[in-house]
Amino acid sequence: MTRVRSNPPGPFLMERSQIHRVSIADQVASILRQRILNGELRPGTSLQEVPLAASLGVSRNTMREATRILSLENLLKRSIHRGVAVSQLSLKDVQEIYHLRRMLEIAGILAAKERPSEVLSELRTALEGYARAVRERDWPRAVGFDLQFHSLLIRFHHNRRLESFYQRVIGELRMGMVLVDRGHDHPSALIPVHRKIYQLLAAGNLKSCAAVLEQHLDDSESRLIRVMNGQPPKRRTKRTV
Amino acid sequence: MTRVRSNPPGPFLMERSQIHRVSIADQVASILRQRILNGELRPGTSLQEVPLAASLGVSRNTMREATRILSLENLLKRSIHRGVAVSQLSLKDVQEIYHLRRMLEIAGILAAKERPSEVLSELRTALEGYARAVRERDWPRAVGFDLQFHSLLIRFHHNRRLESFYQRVIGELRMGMVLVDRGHDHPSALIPVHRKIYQLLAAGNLKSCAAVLEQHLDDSESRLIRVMNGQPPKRRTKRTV
DNA sequence: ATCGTTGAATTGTTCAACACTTGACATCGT
DNA sequence: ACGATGTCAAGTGTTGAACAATTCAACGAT
Repeated sequence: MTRVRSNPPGPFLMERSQIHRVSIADQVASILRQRILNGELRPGTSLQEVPLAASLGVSRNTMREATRILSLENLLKRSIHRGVAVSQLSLKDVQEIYHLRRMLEIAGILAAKERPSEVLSELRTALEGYARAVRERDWPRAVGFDLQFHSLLIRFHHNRRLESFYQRVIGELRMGMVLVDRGHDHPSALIPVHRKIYQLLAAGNLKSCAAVLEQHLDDSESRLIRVMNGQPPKRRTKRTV
Repeated sequence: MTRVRSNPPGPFLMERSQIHRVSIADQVASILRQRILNGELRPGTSLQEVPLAASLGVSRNTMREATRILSLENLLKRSIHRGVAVSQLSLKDVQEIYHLRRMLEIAGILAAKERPSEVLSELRTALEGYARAVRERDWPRAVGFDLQFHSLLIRFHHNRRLESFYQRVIGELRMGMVLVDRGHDHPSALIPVHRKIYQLLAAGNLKSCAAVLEQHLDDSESRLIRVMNGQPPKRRTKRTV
């Protein structure tokens, strides 16, 4: 739907200029990233270059570039002469990541002296997306929206480097969260908490908002760690793998 | 500064093992990184794959992997079908980086409830290294020690991801700092400030230390920005490029 | 059972080729 | 002169095949 006006030297060069203009290696990296973040490729899975490259119809060299990209994002782990495998989050990793979440998200809230309507709108979108995904039992998508909501809080720092770093870190966490048992515990319990955070934020009640957020992060961390330790919070003791 | 994973065992592996245990692409990336951070490759310089690969005795594919690594570190900028060039820091970049420095270094100080002697020792090493480099008029090395001192403050967060992120960010800044006019202004003026920061830190006087550090960062930023704006702080008006 | 040895499989690296894009130069029409 | 268009060399993006180096497991000798 290119809306072309009667404008002379215009904006319609942009379209392809940024979309079709990514190298195949980047595209392959995006595809693999998506598969990891959606839980289709589980941590520990080892990837072999030749079959993987063939399955995507690219050359081995291109596939190597793609895996190089993802290994620099910590989504893949490369052991020399032993191949690449999907990274596995350790308990220490999770604690480290939650340390960062507390530090950066809370500081983000407290720095939100002004709250652009655009960000608030994206927060609402993530809120609704999460609710819908939970309703539809789409766990990977729900996790995506959950973490998307939190990632948006980093926007208030107005720092692109920090945003991109945080995006990568949240990606690591997402990789670990999508594969906890989908019925781990009430995913819908998050909805009112997130809504509360949004309301306090939108109202400019930053201190209270930060307090609620901190509690929420603590809960989230201990819940995840409990699951990773092998004991599902409350429900069944289903064994995967 | 390539961090090597577990390095407990061998002493005499250095020669081959340390070097050979890393892919050639990584080695090439390290070499180029070093050249950029030392100012041998100035921002804006465009790099051509074939001659560069030939000059280092590696294949074009390997060189591409190396430039891919560095472009993900923001040291090189890749424009599709136009080649790679050494990145150029804008004023906005500098402000963004100093925003991060204030946020992370100060928080690091304030988190230093315990101060392992190992870190203190490394801080002293950086301190002395800086003084020696200034004495020897080795500006790139001085910048390296200066920023090394500050990077060490991030250790107190005890967060590997944060450390590695900060290392990259500081790398970007270093790239920009090494090529300011070497006689920009009294590089030796930093010595007492750094020493003061070290002393307050070692004494556990964290609040005062953070205050001095904040002032130091403010000074450092405004000095760098003044230079980048074309007006050297005091001395000659030498024009580069 | 322990320790080398062998060998297949896989990754690391190189090389040469081709497709595609870019930027500069030449050409053309006006 | 001047701008639009065409041409072309240079450089990057990508491929496929080859070889070197390394791992890992099976095997066999002691």
